[in-house]
Amino acid sequence: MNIGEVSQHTGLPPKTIRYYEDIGLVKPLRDANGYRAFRESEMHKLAFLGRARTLGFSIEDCRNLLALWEDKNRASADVRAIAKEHLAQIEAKISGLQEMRDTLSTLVRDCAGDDRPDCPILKTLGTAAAT
Amino acid sequence: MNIGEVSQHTGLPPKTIRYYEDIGLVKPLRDANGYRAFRESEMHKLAFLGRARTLGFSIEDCRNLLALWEDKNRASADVRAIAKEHLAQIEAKISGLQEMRDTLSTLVRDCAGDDRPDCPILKTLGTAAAT
DNA sequence: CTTGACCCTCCAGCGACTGGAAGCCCCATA
DNA sequence: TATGGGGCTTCCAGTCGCTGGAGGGTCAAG
Repeated sequence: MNIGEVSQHTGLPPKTIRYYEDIGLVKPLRDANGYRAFRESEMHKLAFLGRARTLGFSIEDCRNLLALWEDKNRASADVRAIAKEHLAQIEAKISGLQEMRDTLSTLVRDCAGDDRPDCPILKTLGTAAAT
Repeated sequence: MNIGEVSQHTGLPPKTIRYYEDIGLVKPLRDANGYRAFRESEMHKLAFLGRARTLGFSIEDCRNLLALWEDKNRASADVRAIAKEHLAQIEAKISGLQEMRDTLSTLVRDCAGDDRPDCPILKTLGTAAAT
């Protein structure tokens, strides 16, 4: 399978697939002409990576998850630990963003948004703690 | 005012302040010895930047907001437009993360997390669309 | 034989810093 | 006057996960 086909099946751009090879996540064979030749197993790995990435796992997490995936004797606890840690980070990120959103939406609501220069958004940024 | 003092007042690390000078957000004077000499106005700008950044505005947004802040004749509509756009992006980011969180927390919940290799997290990543 | 779609490598850049090296400068203390 | 410690300077490189582009080889169809 050439990179294009793999790209279509996995939804990952060719550039990304090449990058994943660069950093050692997949190791496709090569045809005589130098083209990458992906086996089924390679493609499944890439699909796995794609899904793990959509769930926001870092590349290093992905590398570990992939290793666990390949290891038929792994303990599910190991996987769960990674996922839990990641979940906690996502939750932290969400609440940070929610704080931003709350402050911002108050400011946007209170701003007339007309031709006059008076603006609570700038006023807040200029003087108060924007929390 | 030296960079250290400004750093203390604004909460921004010296490195960041130097970086902001590099990209033209502030233009401190220089003492004879080469040290940066910040005026009050510079420090206020930096404080403004710090607050705008905590609200998640990009550097380019900050540059624009700063210009509007300095322009006493600006229309509040211009500021509001930037903030609204940013707010929309934050909301998009939040809902993306919430989707991740929902999927992940289901998976984490369903995973025994013991010594056995059976793991719904890996099962999902390996086969299904992780949505 | 040419066209156009593929594929290859290598280098650079994104955003917003951050770390570290190498080297001044300034002040206090011995 | 020497020394030590902190603060300041510049410059370069690295972070993360790609992405764009240049410059070129390969392949199948018409």
